Amino acid sequence: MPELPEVETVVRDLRPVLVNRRIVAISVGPQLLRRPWQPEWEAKLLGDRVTAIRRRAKWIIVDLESARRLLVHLGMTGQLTVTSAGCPVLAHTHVIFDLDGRAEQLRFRDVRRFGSVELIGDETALQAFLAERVGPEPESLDPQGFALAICRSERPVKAILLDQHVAAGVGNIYADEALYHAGVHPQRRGRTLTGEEVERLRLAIATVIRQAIDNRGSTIRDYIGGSGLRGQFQNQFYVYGRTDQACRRCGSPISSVRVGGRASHFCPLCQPVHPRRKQRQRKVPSTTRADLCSDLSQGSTRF
DNA sequence: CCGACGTCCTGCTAGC
DNA sequence: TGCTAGCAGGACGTCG
Repeated sequence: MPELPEVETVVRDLRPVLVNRRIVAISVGPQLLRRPWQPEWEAKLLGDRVTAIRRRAKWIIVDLESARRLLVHLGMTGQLTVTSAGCPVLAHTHVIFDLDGRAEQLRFRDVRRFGSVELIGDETALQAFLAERVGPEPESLDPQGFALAICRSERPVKAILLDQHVAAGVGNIYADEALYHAGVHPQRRGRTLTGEEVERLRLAIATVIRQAIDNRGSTIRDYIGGSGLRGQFQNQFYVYGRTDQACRRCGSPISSVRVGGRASHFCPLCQPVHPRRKQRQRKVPSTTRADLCSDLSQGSTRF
């Protein structure tokens, strides 16, 4: 399941083999993707040349010479690869772009079809599209803004982390891992976190994401990079998918619960529901609470 | 406005 | 052995 690190890996893999290539033919399968392919896109794309490829949150942006942008989301099981045209086309391959020069194709494959491939008119339209869907990147979270998003919310902190407006690109795996390293239980309500915990969480998110990128992301089932390679970060999970296995720090068995409809993995000892000194949670106006949260102290994460 | 929950989709697996 | 129910979850719509 591609989250930010996996998408970043795909983009890095594709950059050397996709930039400067021209689209010379397109074929689209009959099955509908989340955002259905519009027939008029084909004529617009033919002959266009890729000038750059980049990432924003979990979205892949392919910049074209025409100023149009090809926008790709991998959903759960999406794969975007540059493949030799001679390679057999695997089942669930929905879009194939023939590239000029060497006989290669950019292929979009997605078993569960939660992903999408679409054409956006220009950079302005792209930015408008993204602005209403994603907030700041995890590596550049503003401490104040992040603290406010957490401390003003009544939701479980795990659900807040999955909100793309709060920390764009974080998904179920890295939310669980970050909460573990910050020592925060996934079911804690946002407004019950101390300023120190919020800051630990912010740092943990950035660190987990960075380490996952360094390891080419995590391959659980379907994920592969742009060159077909698997990720390696799954070997370094502390909690995700480790239910009943021993916590790497304290040895107690990892638990799992459902939070906001998603499986959440945590260590009951390292991430207590009620942290050591269970401080009184008085109902206070949100502005006052926000002031408390903005009083941040530097906390250490557990790496 | 906010939060909770249902929906989409397919393949794999646990359990009877 | 064969069948089925349940699970995986990112984004988005709907409902209270």
